[in-house]
Amino acid sequence: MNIGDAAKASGVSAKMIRYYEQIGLIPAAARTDAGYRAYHQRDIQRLQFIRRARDLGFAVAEIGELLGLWDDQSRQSADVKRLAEQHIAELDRRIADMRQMAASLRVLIDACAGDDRPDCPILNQLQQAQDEAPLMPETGQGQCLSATSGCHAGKKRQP
Amino acid sequence: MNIGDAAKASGVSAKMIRYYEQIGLIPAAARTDAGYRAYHQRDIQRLQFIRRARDLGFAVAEIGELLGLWDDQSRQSADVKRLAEQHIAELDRRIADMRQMAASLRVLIDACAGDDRPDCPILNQLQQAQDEAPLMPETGQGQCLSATSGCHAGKKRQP
DNA sequence: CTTGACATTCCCACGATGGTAAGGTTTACG
DNA sequence: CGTAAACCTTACCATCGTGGGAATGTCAAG
Repeated sequence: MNIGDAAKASGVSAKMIRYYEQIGLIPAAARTDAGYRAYHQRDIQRLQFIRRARDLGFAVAEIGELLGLWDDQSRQSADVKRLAEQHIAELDRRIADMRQMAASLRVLIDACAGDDRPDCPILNQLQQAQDEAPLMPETGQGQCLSATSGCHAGKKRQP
Repeated sequence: MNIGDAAKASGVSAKMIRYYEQIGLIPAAARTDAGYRAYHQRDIQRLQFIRRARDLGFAVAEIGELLGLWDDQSRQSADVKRLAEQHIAELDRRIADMRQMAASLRVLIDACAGDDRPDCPILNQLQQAQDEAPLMPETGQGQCLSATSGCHAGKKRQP
C-alpha cells in the first residue's frame, strides 16, 4: 500500500502523513526497493486514529500523548480522561473568547445604521476607547472592548 | 515619541508595530536623525484602532479594509457594517465548529470511567469508526465523530 | 565617560497545511 | 516493447501573527 492509498484509506493527506512521520507522531514507514513508503493495515489504523483526534480539535502534541496511551496496554483510563478534559477545557475557553468577541461586535453592528451616510458606531468605537462600557448589553460580563480593564484575552486568537 | 512609548500607549508591541508598518497596515513612521521611528498622537490612535479591531478578532487583512473606510470620509456605513457582519459570521462558524467538537468529546468523556483500568471509550472511539452513531446524545444534529457521512468540517480548525 | 535602557535591522521559530519543482518508478495501454 | 500517465521521492517556500535573539547603534542619566 503506497502513501496515496494510505491517504485515501485514512483521510489524512499524503503530505500530512509524511509530516507526521517527520515529527515522530508515527514511526518511519517501511520502504520498498524503490524507496516508496509502504503501509499496512496497522498503519492505516493509526492514521485514522490521528485524523479522528484532529477532528475533535486535538493538537498534534496532544495526539502524541493519546497515541502513547493507546499503545500502552497498561494505561489507566483516568489518564486518557484527564487529557480529554484538559482539551475540552481549552475548547471551552476559546469558545468563550470568541462568543465574547461576537457579542461585542454584535452590539456595534446593531447600532450601525448601515446606510449611505458615513457615521458609524463601529468605527467610532474602534477609534477611541470609551471610559466605561456604555454600549454594552446587560449580559453581566464586561464585553472586552475597552482598552482599560486589562481584558486582553484576544492574544490567543488562533492558538 | 519612540516606538517603545508608542507600544505602551497603544498596547501594540514594538515588534508588531514594525510588522504592521512592513506589511503596509500603517504608513512608514517618520524618523529622527538617528533613524528612530517617531510617533505622534495620530499614529497612536491608529495603533489603538488596530488593537481594538484585533481584540474583536478581525484578521489583519480585514483591519486593513476597516482602516481604509476609517480614512475615507465619504464612506458609507453600510460598507463598514457589511465587513463586520462578514466577520461575525466567520466567528459564528468557528464557534459552531468548536461547540460540535466539544459536544462530541463530552459524550466520550462522560462514557469514560476514568479509573485505573485500561478500558476507555475515548480511545475506542478514536480507534475505529463506528458504522452509525451509537454514542451520540439526542441533540438532533449528528456529532461528527463518524468517518462516514462526510462531515469533516474539521479542516479549518484554526483558519 | 561609562553604563544601561533604548533603538535599528536581520534572521529564525512556531503549527499545521498547502503548493511547487525536479527527478525517479510503476503501471497501463497501444 | 515503448511511451505516457500516474504515481512516488525530497526539498524548499508560503501562510498568519507573534515572539526571540543577535549584532550594532543611540540616547540619557549618573
